[in-house]
Amino acid sequence: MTETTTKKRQDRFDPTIEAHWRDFWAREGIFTAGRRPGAPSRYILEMFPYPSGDLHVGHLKNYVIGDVLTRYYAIRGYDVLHPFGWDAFGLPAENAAIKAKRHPREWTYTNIAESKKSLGIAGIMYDWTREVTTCAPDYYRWNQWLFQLLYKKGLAYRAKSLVNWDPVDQTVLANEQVDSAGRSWRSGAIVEKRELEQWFFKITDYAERLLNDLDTLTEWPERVKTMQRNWIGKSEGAEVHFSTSAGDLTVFTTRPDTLWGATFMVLAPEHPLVAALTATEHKANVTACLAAARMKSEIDRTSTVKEKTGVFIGSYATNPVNGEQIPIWIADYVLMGYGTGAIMAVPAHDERDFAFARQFGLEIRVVVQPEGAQLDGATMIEWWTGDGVLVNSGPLDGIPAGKGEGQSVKAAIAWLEAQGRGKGAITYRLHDWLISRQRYWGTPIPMIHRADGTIVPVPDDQLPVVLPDISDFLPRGRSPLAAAEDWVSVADPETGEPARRDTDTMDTFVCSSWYFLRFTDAQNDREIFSKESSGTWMPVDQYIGGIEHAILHLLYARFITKVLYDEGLVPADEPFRALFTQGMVQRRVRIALETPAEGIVQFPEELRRKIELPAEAVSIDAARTALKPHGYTLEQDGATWEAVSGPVTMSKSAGNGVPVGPFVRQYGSDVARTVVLFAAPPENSMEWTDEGVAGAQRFLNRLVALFRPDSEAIADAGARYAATGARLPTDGMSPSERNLYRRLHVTIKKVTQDTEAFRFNTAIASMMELLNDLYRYRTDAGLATPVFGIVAQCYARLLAPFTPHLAEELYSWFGGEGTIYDAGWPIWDEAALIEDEIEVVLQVNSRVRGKINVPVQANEEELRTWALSNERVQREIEGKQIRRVIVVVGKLVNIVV
RNA sequence: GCCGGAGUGGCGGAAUGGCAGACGCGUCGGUCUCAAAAACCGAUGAGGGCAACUUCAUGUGGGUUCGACUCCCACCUUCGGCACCA
Repeated sequence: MTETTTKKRQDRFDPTIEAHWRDFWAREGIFTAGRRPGAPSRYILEMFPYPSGDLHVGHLKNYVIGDVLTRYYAIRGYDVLHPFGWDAFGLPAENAAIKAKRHPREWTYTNIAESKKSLGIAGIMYDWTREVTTCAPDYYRWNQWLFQLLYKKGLAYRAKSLVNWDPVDQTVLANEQVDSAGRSWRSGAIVEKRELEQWFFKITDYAERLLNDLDTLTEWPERVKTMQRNWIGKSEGAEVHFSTSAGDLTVFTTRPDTLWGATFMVLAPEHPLVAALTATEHKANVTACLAAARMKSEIDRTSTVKEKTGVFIGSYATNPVNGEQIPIWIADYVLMGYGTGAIMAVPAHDERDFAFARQFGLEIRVVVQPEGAQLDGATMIEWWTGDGVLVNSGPLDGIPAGKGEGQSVKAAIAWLEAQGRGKGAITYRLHDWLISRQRYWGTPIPMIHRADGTIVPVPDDQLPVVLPDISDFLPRGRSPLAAAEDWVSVADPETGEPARRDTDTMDTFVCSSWYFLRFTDAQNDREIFSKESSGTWMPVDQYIGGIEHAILHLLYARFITKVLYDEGLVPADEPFRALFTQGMVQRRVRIALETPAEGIVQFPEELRRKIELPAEAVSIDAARTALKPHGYTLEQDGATWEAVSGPVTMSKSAGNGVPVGPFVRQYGSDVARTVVLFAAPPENSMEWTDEGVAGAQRFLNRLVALFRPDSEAIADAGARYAATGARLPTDGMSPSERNLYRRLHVTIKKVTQDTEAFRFNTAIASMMELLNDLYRYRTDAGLATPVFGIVAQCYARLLAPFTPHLAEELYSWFGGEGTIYDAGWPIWDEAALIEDEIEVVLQVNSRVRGKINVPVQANEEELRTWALSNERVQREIEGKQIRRVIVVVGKLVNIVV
């Protein structure tokens, strides 16, 4: 190697240093929890992934954020728990394995090994002694234990009901896993409704607590809390019983006070009393309507919002308040899944009932009259809502409408309760959690079906029920486990008679609803985790993940934590004290176009498939026009033309992922981390670009180029740093030294505060500013000085959360021993932030008309005098009358004329 | 339709009542080089002026204030969530 290349290498950030430090951290156990017994603790956790194999830099963002916090708290002297695991069971893993034509187990473990390697070379440090893998028997054994705990507590039950069936994935799904368009969250297929007997977790028992405790989660994004509130969907009102020929018909209403205005009733088509209440002469109509409703998908049922369909079924119900006979209809705007599946219709005071009544010519009776107006149903054009007083309502006449004390709703409930025709009631939109899955790759449900039809738990000493290793695991509408006859046949644990195992597996979200608890005691083979361990670490201090889990995972995890809290196993009844939802990493997709001739391009097959484009070769202009509506632009790169998309989320399917391995080898993980952290605030999505990479690289190169040549001199300052922290006596410093010293403390403060507030982009920006100052200072001062030495020592420490490899490298150059994470975080000195002289802005009529430098202690009177005697200001105010002078000490003087 | 967030240079973004555009990218000019790259130095919101300087400018319109990106009201756009929930 020649001298020049050696020198060049020295002056640049060298990614080959990284491996050494990663080995060092792992060997020394720097990020193993419990390293600092007695120190304050922090539990930092990123949502664990399902093992997809090769990681790209987009996956990294989530982990980098957790790693930054882990290292920040480590260097501050905390005992940090930062564990990792694999959400290895479930549909995503199983479907991918099927597609790859491999056994899910083999596929999963291969991917885990690959992903783990990527995380390793990215320098994300975890306490791997606590790694959990949900598809391992030593994990799902406790998943089965948890199921049985819920069963014992009456929170797991088996019931026959109308459930969501995914025809593509061939399994049932929980409500949370079906989107508003009626599609599976995973397969995207329109779900069908099937009547099946399935296992449920009784999450509705916890609805009130899940709702109320959201208020205690002050460090959760408001957005996520709102989504959970909407999902739980609490409504307060009353149940009212109407009598019919087939017995009592109960409805739920939030407005029992409008009962006197109920002029008909509507049942959901699936309502159990429909058959009994259908009069013979209406049977044909009703059957047709039911058939039509069943044919409609969820989308159809919700897309025709305004247009109501329904039929009269030939029966009447008695309105309990006045004995009136009101007709009973069925219509699919009434949903079986909410309330009681039946409503009393009050067309004058409900928009939907109004539309229905207008369509079918039913009576509209006004029972709430606004002051000064005369509403009547016949002429009411717009459905009306608002305040008023009750009319035509017997004992409630004259009472003001409203939910408060002394208002109509409370009065109506009191009346119903006194008459025995109803009571106050609360309804939630949240339903019990359907956890059975007719799929292979999951935790077997640890229950046994006895010959007499009863169901008993597998005795604890027979857990785990190990997932059998079968080769024919493809989904086929019932669990593939049912075909494993040897496994299914089992002796009744009490009588020894032949019995059969439950052949369904559990929803993978059960696995992920408590993994953060297992991390506190991952190797415990006697219990799910010890009380002491969960007591040490829970709740998770900072949870980091994507917004896509706002309802699913986060709601389930809160539920299970509350159940375990009630059991006395966990000290906290909320699992995640603070939640951070990070934005996506995006990148443009670049597709090279074929150029059969000069000025002519042809779209390649992959692009034509994605968007409708002509197959034949076209001119550059025509290509540009064709691409534009699809969000692509045409760019020239040398001789080749490329179609370039807008930024889209990095993914395997979009083909725009930057693989971690090759990138880190070429540039270093510190560069990747800087790109991700600096480009945008972490909650925003960010675009990964070559220019961004170059910028990050430039920053690290400049650091190395500045510090490396002076590292010996800086090392001398190390002893001083150790003795005094970041502080130096400022007496005798030159102005430029004093200024640099002040800038150091400004930076320490900013980086500290920004890091704690997740403003990593501005933290890094302030370090860049300090670096620019250092370059300027070096030009001024020429050589290494005690101030420069202290700044460099602190700088290495400030880098430790963000670019850890370089930070350790600098630390060792600067004479540091052991790890920088034991070296302490710099503490800023408020006194050092104060400038001797500050610039004060002079304004005339709020417009900047000059600036003066004044001593920082200058008082109001002095500032006023200086401002008014300023030449520039005098010119401006000449001949004008001064009306007012506003002086803001340390900032500005504004003269109003 | 309802609820919530956001709107700032060519771009990502800073600034939460006091000099709008920190930091970075890009672009332009320069130094070095046979040349290029890299690196370094300088410029860079728009308009006007030879210049000192000046006008306009944070989605739109209004308001509060000596002073508004920042606070208040209305609207527009956009992103996200919910959506026949009785």
